[in-house]
Amino acid sequence: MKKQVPSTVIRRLPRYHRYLGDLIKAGYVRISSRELSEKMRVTASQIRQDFNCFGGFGQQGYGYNVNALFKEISSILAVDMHYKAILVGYGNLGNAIANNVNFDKRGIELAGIFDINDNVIGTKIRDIEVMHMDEITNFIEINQPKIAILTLPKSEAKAVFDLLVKMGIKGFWNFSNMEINPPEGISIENMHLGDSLMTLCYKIKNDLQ
Amino acid sequence: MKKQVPSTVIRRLPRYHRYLGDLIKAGYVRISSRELSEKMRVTASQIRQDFNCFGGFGQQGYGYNVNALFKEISSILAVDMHYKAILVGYGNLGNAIANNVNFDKRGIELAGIFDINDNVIGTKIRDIEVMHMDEITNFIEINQPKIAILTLPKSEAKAVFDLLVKMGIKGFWNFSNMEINPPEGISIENMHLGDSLMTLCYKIKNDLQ
DNA sequence: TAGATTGTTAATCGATTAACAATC
DNA sequence: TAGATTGTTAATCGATTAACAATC
Repeated sequence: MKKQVPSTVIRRLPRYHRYLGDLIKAGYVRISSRELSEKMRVTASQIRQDFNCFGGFGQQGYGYNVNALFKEISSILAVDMHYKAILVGYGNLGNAIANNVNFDKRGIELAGIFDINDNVIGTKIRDIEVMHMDEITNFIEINQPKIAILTLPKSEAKAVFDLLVKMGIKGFWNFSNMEINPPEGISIENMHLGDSLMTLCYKIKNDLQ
Repeated sequence: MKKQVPSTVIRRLPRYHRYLGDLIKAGYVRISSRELSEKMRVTASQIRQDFNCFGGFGQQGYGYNVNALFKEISSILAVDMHYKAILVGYGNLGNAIANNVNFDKRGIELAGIFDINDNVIGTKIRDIEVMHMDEITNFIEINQPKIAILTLPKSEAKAVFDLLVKMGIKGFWNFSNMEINPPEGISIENMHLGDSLMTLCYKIKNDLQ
């Protein structure tokens, strides 16, 4: 059993993934840790340490093959797991997420959208019909999504969360302001937009970064 | 000149702010680091260390006065600076941000919204009229906003960013996928939604948190 | 072979936790 | 005064950087 990878490393992987994707588009075949470090403004040492958490992806005297490295990182980030996701709460935030996020690129299929508002039920977004919450348990049983995107008000979020955990959803991308203490076996990523905005204000005030 | 506060501490402040706001609503007058630590699931030691970066807010034998502490943290987070913000790019992401984020609570005034699409120009959102990008320099000169929220496509983001820096904007809340290497004196908070989603997928795959 | 660059160990740095004296 | 809890120092833990031997 190999040692657990620090979460600091994990949080950097998506950024590597983006940069490597861009390098492929730009026609790069190989890249050294030094060259990548200059582009990304991190140390070459950190890059090598990070990649070595997962085993050696490079070759002495050569560097890293961009394509191979991109595939390795994609695989670590579960792109090839092809998880299905559902989105719950089709307000303007849900709408923005459904429209803006490139799910494909991350190997994710947005499989269903749910709301309780009759005005939006039946509308189509990227070929996905918005369904009524009444249909959600049936939908989950049939389609077995792993991910739920929570873009509903805090007041309704907890009840929906509990239901979805019971139905077997494993990961939650939480845009509601609900604070969750994740149960065993459940993964959560909280997007507290306001927290980020406040951090920005602190930086401005203190003339940082 | 006091020692710079670690950014790990800063990133925790908005969460303290949220919890303290809730405690006030719940009628709490005082709270000890131990009690707060149980609610927030962090160590009491960390809480005391964090607060002491800014000077002693508590009292031995008593704990912390919730109201006073909330005000101190608000002030550290520049809530009383009353920064003005503009939002650039009124697509569905811009729309969602303008509608969902509680700017007031953070002492921020969303003062103007800009786009280039004639279909949305002139519409009103929370009493703010969407203006054409042609008016942005004039608007900035008159209103002197400090913050710009970038919710426009990557392809257009760089040019707008450069213009706004020139016009005196100090902080950018960046939802575009543009990578920015911040110039001297400019603060940036990047919201790479996709990065968070990929991190979630990693956690699910590895059964974490 | 010579040059380049990784993989990996060791050194440094920073952040978290523990402990306890100070003090309300 | 006794009890509680902070502020703060010291110990531990973890993450980053530096250095260099291994090797392509």
